[in-house]
Amino acid sequence: MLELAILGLLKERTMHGYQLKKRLSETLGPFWQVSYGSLYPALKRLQRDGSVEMVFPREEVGRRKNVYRVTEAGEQLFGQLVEKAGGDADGDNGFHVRLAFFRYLKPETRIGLLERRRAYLLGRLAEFKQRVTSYRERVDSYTLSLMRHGMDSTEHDIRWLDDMIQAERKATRRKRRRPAVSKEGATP
Amino acid sequence: MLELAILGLLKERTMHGYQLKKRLSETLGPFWQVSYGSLYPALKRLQRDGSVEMVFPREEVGRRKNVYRVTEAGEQLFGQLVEKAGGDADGDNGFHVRLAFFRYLKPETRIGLLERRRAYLLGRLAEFKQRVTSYRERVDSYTLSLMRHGMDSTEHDIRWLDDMIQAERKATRRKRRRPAVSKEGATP
DNA sequence: GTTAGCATGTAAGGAGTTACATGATTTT
DNA sequence: AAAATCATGTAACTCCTTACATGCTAAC
Repeated sequence: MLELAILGLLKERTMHGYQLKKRLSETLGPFWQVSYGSLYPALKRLQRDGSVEMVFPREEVGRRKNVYRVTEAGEQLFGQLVEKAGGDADGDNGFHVRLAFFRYLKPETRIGLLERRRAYLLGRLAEFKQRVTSYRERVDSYTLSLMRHGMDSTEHDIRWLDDMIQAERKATRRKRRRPAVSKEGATP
Repeated sequence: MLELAILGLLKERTMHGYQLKKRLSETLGPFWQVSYGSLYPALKRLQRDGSVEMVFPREEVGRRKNVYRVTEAGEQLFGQLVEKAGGDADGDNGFHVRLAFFRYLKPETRIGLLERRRAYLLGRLAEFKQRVTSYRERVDSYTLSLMRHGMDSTEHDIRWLDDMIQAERKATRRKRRRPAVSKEGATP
């Protein structure tokens, strides 16, 4: 998760650890906050595995900033991490993080992730519904309220996903209708 | 978190590990699933610390079920755990778990937790709003959509909390108006 | 008699956090 | 000169998961 986020952010531009944290807060702030205690080790790990490398120009003379860039291997790792799971697994947040880097993905990948997430939420919704109907009597009003609210929220999330899927499909079709712009007019 | 859940469930009735997991799935299923790999060690820990104890009657003769009950110390620990944090910390779920045991709490404690949660969500909402307004230009449409949706969801959550707070207040007032039922009629 | 579910546990590991330690640079 | 904030790192710990190991018991 963290590694995915780091790679995604470094695709935009080279950065050092401190900057990465700030950028991460800007982008996913309310959903996710990471500490330096996990960020710096993660960067080292990625560097050791050849997914990122330090930008050597050493910037200002007396530098002590470790500026990193994504390598070719890192790009590949990013691709793998973004596809792996996404529906759920990495607890709800995994999807948010992936969404924040959607612009780097192919439309098919995007739609795939959106639909995997949708399928997961449908399952969750069914669970909520089942509980609300079958435990209605045996459960106190607080738990019932929790279930109902969970149901509402999940339905809300699904509608949101539906909108995004539709928008994505529309965009894909638009592109397909005019594959190579210019060169022979469309209306003869 | 897990320990809070275990203690809360055992307050209802004595149970063994396997039953606890089933009951936990029934109650908080869509929000939270625990594995035996964390449940059994947690039970042992609670037992070692004197918060739960085994019910010795040994039930059926060839039993291999370890049935637990909450001790006095366990009740106290439950009280401490339920009050600690709750607004956030234990990531969103902490609140759900606490809510599932609301019936064991005093009305003031309930309202306190609801308001702490509300305050936390208001902060989160402000963060979302700030991002939506100030990064509108610098951020791609996916991230923007994520922020907007986060905003909507948080607002939805706050409305839900408001309803619960109101209901709780109403219930408290109802009780206060007739403190000791019977003994001297209300309308002379 | 064998599949499914009941029941308990351990060891290794993942993904982070908190607290600590250190020092440079910028702002007030 | 002090305070803020930039910048990097480590060690210990939390809290959970996965995978493995084991054996009983009920139903088909």
